[in-house]
Amino acid sequence: MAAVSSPSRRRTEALSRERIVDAAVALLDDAGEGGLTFRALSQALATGPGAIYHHVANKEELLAAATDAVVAGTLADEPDGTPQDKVRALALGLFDAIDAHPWVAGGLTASSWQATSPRIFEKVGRQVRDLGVPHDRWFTVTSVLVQYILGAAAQNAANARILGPDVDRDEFLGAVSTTWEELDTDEYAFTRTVADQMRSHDDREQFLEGIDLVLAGIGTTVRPTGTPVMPASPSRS
Amino acid sequence: MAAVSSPSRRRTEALSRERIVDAAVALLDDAGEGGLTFRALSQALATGPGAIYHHVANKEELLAAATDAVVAGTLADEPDGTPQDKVRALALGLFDAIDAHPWVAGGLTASSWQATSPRIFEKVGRQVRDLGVPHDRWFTVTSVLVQYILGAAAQNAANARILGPDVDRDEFLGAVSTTWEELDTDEYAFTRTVADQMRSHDDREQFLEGIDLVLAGIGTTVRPTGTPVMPASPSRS
DNA sequence: GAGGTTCGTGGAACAATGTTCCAATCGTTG
DNA sequence: CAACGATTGGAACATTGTTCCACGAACCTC
Repeated sequence: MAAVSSPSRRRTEALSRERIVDAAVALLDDAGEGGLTFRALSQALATGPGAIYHHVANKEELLAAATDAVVAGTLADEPDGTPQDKVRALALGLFDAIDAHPWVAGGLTASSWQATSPRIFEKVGRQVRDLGVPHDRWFTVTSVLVQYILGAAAQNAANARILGPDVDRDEFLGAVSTTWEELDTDEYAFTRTVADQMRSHDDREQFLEGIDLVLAGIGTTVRPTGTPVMPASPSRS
Repeated sequence: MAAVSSPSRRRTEALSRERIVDAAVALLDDAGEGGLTFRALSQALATGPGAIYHHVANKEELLAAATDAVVAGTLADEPDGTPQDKVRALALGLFDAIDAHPWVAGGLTASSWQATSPRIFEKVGRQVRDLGVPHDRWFTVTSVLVQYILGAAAQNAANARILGPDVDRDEFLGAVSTTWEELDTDEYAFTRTVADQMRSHDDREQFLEGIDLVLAGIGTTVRPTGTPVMPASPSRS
């Protein structure tokens, strides 16, 4: 069905799923997550809302497709180096992509478990395999890495969304830091002592340190020779 | 303002912010994230939508308040044991709460960075401090732990939402596993080999293994004596 | 090439949502 | 007891996702 014939066009410029998804990404990028409406999309494509529904089932599927487009683009280039380096490059690529397109975080949570997540899982999993992790722990370790990557990126995106493109980052961090310093002395004893660290922290750097922390944890389950051992964490019931 | 006098009631049962939030939680619990509408809430409270707006600014604030109510309840009881044990108990409590109320994941991402997140941050941070992590790394390490906990819980909740209350979990996992086994041999070589592990995995168990992995990573930055060292991860540029 | 058929189109219409507005009403205060 | 302010709750509004359907262009058959 819908066999694409020669370079013939229908009336305007041939409405296609790809063109719709591209327009959706553009709309999401400069109007935020709430900026994607079927009416705005219709106008951008010079058509009516009804036409779009012939190519996309509903808004959820559209958001998933837009999310997948961005993630697939990020995952396209192959990093090189040690497995650890590849994990860092992979993770940072996703982090930066979600930072640039904050709506991707919501799109990943919403659905897209169908196509997008397996893509990420595969890329990360191969590095876990090459790390020398024992086979029976591949699924768990890969899942943990993916969960941290997407979780940290999503929370960073949530902060970025509060910030908006117009608010000054340093100013915002300073305000939050000040708020923390004024919290209750007893109830928030710990938070108060790290208020200054929060003021001067760098999000990407912190994210990478988290990746290194997880990699270090994985390292404790693998002997230098590659012989696997159980995690070195303290007693568990 | 709004001084609560003696046990007098207005016309019905005295509409209060607390009563509204409680009703919102109940509504979210048995109708899902989309079940919270001001009309359904009005009906549940036997009032009109306008009345609610006198106690709550908008839907976003309402969702944040509902989220905070659930999280605060979870964080109420103090665990005991080693710092590691406390982190596990804390994390598992949050994981279970988000699993029971999947809409909390969305609520945490949306806003509530105001009150809820600092609460979690403080609780986790105290354990990081007791773990012997050097002071200048408290903020980063705590952030990473919180990011993993909330990220993993959120993704688990997303899966649970697809599942719904009526779909059989084993059946669903089996279906996904079969889908993975039928993926492209080259493009998804890794994912195919762990399809059977995904079929038989336990979400809570996997989450705890993730916590242990991060804790093990943290352990590499702290000597047994408590003397801090840098992470044991391989070279970084 | 002409006719019929199919499919994409796009605008109107529908139900439901968050939010605002305001008159009626209650509890409290002078 | 009267006046006032806070609370109430229902109607109204703008906007959303989605459905429906008449129109018309492209394709296939003869």
